[in-house]
Amino acid sequence: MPELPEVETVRRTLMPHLKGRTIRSAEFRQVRVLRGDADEMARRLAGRKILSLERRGKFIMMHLSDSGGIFTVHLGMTGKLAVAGEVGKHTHAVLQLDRGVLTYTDPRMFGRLEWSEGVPASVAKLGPEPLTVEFEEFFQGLHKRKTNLKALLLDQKFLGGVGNIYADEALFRAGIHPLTRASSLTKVRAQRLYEAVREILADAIAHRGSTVVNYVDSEGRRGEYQESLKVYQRHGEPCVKCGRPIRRTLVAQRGTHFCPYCQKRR
DNA sequence: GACGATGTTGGCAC
DNA sequence: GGTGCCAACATCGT
Repeated sequence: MPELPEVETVRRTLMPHLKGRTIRSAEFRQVRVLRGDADEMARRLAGRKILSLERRGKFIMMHLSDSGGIFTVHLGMTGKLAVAGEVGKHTHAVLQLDRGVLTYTDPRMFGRLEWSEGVPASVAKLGPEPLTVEFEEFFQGLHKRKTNLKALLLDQKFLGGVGNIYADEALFRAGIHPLTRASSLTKVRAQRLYEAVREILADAIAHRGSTVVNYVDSEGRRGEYQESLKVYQRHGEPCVKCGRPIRRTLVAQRGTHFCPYCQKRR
């Protein structure tokens, strides 16, 4: 479910509950979501204090005390970190803290939990953060790619954190067709896309992310940005700019929503 | 009940 | 190496 704004909201809501807490014990009930050995991970976590929470792309990294390494979580499509501590059928990890409980629940099990000594490879290979990358670097990354813009925005090696919702929203905001070949974008239009991505993500964070189906933050609260979505899952509805119907197609095997009139192919 | 869609990404084929 | 397709899985709507 979660893209950068949702993951950032989870990180922010988790912070006051986890920072400075000591992990008393960790129990892993489903090895499928683990990268690495369950017993070893439990040993690595037990007794460590959580120093800080950092987000990179769609990953959350927990930095542990006493050179205890990093515990990294990726929520996949349906992963949920919760501080209420409800344990259900799809709860795959339970961390007992000195105050409270942290659970990881994930019905589809596309998420991953991982312990590593330093920054894990999964995070190291991510492209730059969309909210801090300079335009020049963005443009360089764009310029050499032959693929279409929708696929490129979804490529985590290009930018870390953009997913299906915000790729569609950013392309609409920039007025650019999703199938536009990345390398063909002029500098002016690339600048427009660069700004659109950043504005959309910042705005979505300010609204605590989008709840399209069932995303909630670590305190169980829904996002509000779904109210502001202009194209995502609005196919058939009128475009907010021109009134013509939003269309849905398949690009890079993902549902892709756009306005054929406001986002003409060039 | 079957079918297709869902916010992700890794692995495989070309 | 870049690019594109499919599978991993459960759930929900048609």
